Amino acid sequence: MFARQGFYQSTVAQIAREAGVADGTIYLYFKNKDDILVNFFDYKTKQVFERFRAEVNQADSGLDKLRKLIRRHLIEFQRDRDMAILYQVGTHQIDRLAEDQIREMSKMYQDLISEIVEAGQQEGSIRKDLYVGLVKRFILGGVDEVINTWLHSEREYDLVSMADPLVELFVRGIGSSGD
Amino acid sequence: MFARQGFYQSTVAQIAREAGVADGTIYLYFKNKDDILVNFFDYKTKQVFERFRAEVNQADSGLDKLRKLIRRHLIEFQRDRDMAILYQVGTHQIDRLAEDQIREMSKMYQDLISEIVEAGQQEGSIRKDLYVGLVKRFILGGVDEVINTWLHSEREYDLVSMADPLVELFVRGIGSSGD
Amino acid sequence: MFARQGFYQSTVAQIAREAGVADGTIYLYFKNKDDILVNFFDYKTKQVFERFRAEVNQADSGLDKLRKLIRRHLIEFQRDRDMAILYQVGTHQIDRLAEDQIREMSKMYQDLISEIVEAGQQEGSIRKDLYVGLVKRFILGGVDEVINTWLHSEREYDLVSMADPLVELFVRGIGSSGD
Amino acid sequence: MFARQGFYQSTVAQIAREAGVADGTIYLYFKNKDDILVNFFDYKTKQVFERFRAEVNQADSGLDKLRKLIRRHLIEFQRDRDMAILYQVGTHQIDRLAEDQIREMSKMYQDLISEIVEAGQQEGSIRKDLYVGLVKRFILGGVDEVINTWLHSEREYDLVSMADPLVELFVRGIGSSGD
DNA sequence: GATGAATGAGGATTCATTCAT
DNA sequence: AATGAATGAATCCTCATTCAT
Repeated sequence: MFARQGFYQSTVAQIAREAGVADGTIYLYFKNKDDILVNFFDYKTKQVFERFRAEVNQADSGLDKLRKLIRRHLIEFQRDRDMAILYQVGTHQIDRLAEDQIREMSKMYQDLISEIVEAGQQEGSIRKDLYVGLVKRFILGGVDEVINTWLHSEREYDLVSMADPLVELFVRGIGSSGD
Repeated sequence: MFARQGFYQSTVAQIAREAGVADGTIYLYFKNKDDILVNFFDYKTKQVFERFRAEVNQADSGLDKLRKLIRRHLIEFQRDRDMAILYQVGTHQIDRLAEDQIREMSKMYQDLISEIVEAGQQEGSIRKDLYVGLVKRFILGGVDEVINTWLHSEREYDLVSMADPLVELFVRGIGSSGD
Repeated sequence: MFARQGFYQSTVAQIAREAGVADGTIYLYFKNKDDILVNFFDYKTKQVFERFRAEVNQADSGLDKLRKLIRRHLIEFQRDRDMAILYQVGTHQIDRLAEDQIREMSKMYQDLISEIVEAGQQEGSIRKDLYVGLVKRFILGGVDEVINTWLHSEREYDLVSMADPLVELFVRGIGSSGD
Repeated sequence: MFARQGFYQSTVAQIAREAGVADGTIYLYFKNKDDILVNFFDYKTKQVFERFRAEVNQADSGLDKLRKLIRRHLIEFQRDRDMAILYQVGTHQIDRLAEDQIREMSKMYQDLISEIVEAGQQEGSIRKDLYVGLVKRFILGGVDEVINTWLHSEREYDLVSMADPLVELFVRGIGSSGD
């Protein structure tokens, strides 16, 4: 409901109705309305991010890790469109209702990319002259924007098919070799 | 005020007070509260996007266009932090209050990148085997994420200094040449 | 309404209806529901207590002051039964909503009695071996109880007619002279 | 809990927790929330009032009865401060939740004083020209106010020590003998 | 054009009470 | 007898919007 209508457009009464319980029942499980969203990030989203980590751990090479991470990212977000929306909205707001949760998730994702870059650098597949802090934003930004476009698109299309071309862009850039 | 407190946390009364007029006066100039935000995008942000276009038009080569666009993007958003926030929030929401305006801005930005890619391809500095639709998201995403990180950072730092390293990443990617 | 139904039994909606305004209008004049009661004590009751002072100032002798004070007390509380109720309830509660106001009123009343006792002692009509702090409670208690009984009585009767007999009791006590 | 927080500020859930039982269990022993308070007056307070009667019965002379009653009153209320609060609040309210119980207690107390006055008058220690109905309020009021002041005092002090001076005031009044 | 007092619909939250277990 | 999860009516308060002045 938060995904469909936005947090402030969703009333507790609606949420209760959708959940098939009385208004007051909500407050047996959540401290207040904000807490519903906080809990979402705490459980649902965090759980997905743990799958990201598992995926990265399984892969061998740095580039393979990157490919698998992004692929998994798109798979999970495509599978749960509502989660994708809440993540998009939540991470790009100022008055973040789930500030702490989002901060933690962000840290986890960035750590993954740090590991990937390091692994790639050791095996020689990733350039050594990189400012890793910027690489994190470079990659997360690209993935986020691909998801954002998909979310706002009127046509239905396969998000996951964007994974390989996107990784290819991350790795090779847009410049022609002779640059 | 929308930038600082969020749209739903800002009351019309507050806006009126800040503007030094009476509550009712707001409604002489805006249809309703939403309309205030719509107008912001219509004028302030659109105007900035026109500067982007001017910048691109002045540059010669494709890569120079790209460098100048991104540099200008970061300059303007650093200069007007509130606008940066409203843009970030506005573009990553589902129930977009300024749907049409944002769509138009987005189109304008994407057209710029299309031109840049085309120019670069003609002059041989940009690869020809690119899916331009994805390149747009690739670039906009990177820039957006750099800005988003800056907005949420607790430290003050120079956003514009990110421009050149970022462009370098867009062009060369993270892969080592021998890949 | 607070007097008739009690504070917690009165809803803001009822108050607004009785006042002939919309619910929200209440909040243009009062910070919240509590504030309505606080304001009552601040203005209405305080004003009455100023009349008490005026009455005492006008009287000559100590006993005359006492008689006039008590008479005025009963007159005013009989005239405004609702005020009488709010005063009774307010002064005998623990979680006083108008704590500060009540404390101030109480102080004012006690000061009046201090003055009366002092005057009476100087002119020889009031005993000198008195613990004035206790005399205050002795007198205020008697008056309060007379009012309280009147408020809870089912019969209508003239409260003011209690003034002289009550003063007589305060002055002479119940003991027989030969005690 | 009612004494500490007030009736409307105390929730049934709190009461149940304090009592170490489940919420629903309360309703096996009390009809509803009001009934809890009613029962308090029915048992606890009524029992105290019976001690008052015992005390009066034991005393010989009228003045001794009066002294013993008031002394006992202050002793019991000092011993059980919470009861003192509930009595104060309960007797000075309009929407009395325990109307019947309070009325009965009040009657019992007034009967005691009637007896005392009668006894005193027969033995010659109490004036014969008294309106007994008023004497009841005169005495109850004084005692109540002494207790009320004690309840609201920030300093801790011995309430019982007020008994003798207060009785002395009731008997002799504040007037100087030569009046 | 400007004002700002008044409106009243709407929404989050509380809590006495019930009842299946 | 005891439980405590569920209920949903009730209530305070906010705030976008209107309109008489």
